[in-house]
Amino acid sequence: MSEVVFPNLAVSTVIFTLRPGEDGTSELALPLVRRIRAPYEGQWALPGGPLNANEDLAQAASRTLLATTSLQPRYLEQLYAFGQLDRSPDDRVVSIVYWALVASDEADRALNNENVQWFLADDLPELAFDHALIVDYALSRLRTKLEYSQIAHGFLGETFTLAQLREVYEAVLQKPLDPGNFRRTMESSGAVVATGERLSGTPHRPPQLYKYDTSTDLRDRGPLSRLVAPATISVLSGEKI
Amino acid sequence: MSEVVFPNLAVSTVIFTLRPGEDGTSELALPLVRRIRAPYEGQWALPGGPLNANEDLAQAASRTLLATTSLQPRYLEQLYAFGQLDRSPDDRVVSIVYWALVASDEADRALNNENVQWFLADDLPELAFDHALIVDYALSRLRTKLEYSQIAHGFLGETFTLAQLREVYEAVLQKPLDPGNFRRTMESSGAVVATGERLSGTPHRPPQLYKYDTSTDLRDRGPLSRLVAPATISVLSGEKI
DNA sequence: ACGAGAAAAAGTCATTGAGACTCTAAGTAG
DNA sequence: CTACTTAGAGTCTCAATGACTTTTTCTCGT
Repeated sequence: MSEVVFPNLAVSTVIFTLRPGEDGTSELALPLVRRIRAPYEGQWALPGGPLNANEDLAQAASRTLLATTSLQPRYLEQLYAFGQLDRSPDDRVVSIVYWALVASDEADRALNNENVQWFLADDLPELAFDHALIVDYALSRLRTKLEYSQIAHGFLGETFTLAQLREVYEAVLQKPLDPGNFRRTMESSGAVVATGERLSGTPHRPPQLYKYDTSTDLRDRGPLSRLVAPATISVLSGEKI
Repeated sequence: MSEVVFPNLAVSTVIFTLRPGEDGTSELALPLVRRIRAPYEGQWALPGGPLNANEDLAQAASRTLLATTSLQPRYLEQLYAFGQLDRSPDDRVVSIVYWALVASDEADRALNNENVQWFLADDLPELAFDHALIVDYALSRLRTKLEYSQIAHGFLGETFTLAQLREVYEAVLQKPLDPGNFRRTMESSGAVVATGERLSGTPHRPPQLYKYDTSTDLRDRGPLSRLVAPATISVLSGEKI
């Protein structure tokens, strides 16, 4: 079954991670790949590729992501299907776009070669096709979803301090958060659990290490998951699915 | 360009409207079409069809909707792209699914013939393919979105009373809402505007007629709209995009 | 014509959660 | 041992919500 089952159908992914910024804090960043063929040859674009017959949509997103950037996301969720007539100058292409989170310490594993590079979210180059539009939309989804769900640890490792978690929120939402209020909200939401251990090697009081409550699983299982349990957790403000 | 550009790609729509229920109040209902060919011949399914080369995704949803049910939705939004390998017993099919709202007084225009019929949301027949899953997901999206946006008037006509609007919310959310609190929330949100006129022919005090604030436009323009203005309005609880 | 009924519309009160802020404790570096 | 830094707990205010009560305004039946 190697024939083309889905011509003109592509699967792309918007990847987010955190990179050390100029002022010491973390900043939201995206890996992009340089196009090696027309149209838009040489310009930066989202990683992606065609859908194979033997894989579902999320698998296609993961596969093309790994193939082009050697990244393995900690979170993957479908964003939107783009099908405007004029998206591509030549063919008519429908793109089913996913967005993904990559742990910041995993980010370095991506070969930063000539054709794969990181860009800060507020300093992106000119993108091929309608990818700038797609990135903007993914960004708004990320910001919105960060406030009412617990995807933030998709940027972090297994364990983390509340300061690290807060840094994720601050980088994504681009505004400072009160440490005290942040602690109160996170702890009362039950999303995070203290491990009992502490981070060592700090020049001050060692902070508590936290991990996410394993009963509420990360990973987007698509529409199916929502049927079981909404798993709604109020974080930072309000509550919404 | 009449050749098949998108084989194995379908666009379907979950339609919602309100129908008079048994207890006098309105109930959420969905029109379904009976399949006339294998697989699942004779079973009820969502209206839909293939994507043509000269139309974008939303147009395809509208077109297939009109063709099969003669309904014209007041609201249309993309739901999700379904691409599981085993969705269809024979072919591999990817479905880009939309969901739509139809005004209740327009609902009767749909020919309730042998092959198009309305079903109450909590009394659906067995559906073809994975359409039951899709409907469940659309339902949860509708309920969620109703609380933080102003899509409710997609069920109503140009003008309406607050009681009618509340009935929409009660039917969708399936819980009674306090009339006083509902009024306060709706009016302070700025989503609705009093027309100055009153509904006539009521056996009691004639209620004020409202319309939606035209400055906040209905209609889902996809990701593009969100870039301009979030148009977030707090309705019923919290605020979120 | 008048009173009953019903719903619109306005008002009251308690609770909750977010945001801004202060204060104490615990560790490290010099 | 002292100064400094951050973790972490506590306090106060305000706005929004939910539950409830009261008043107003209309129609219909007697």
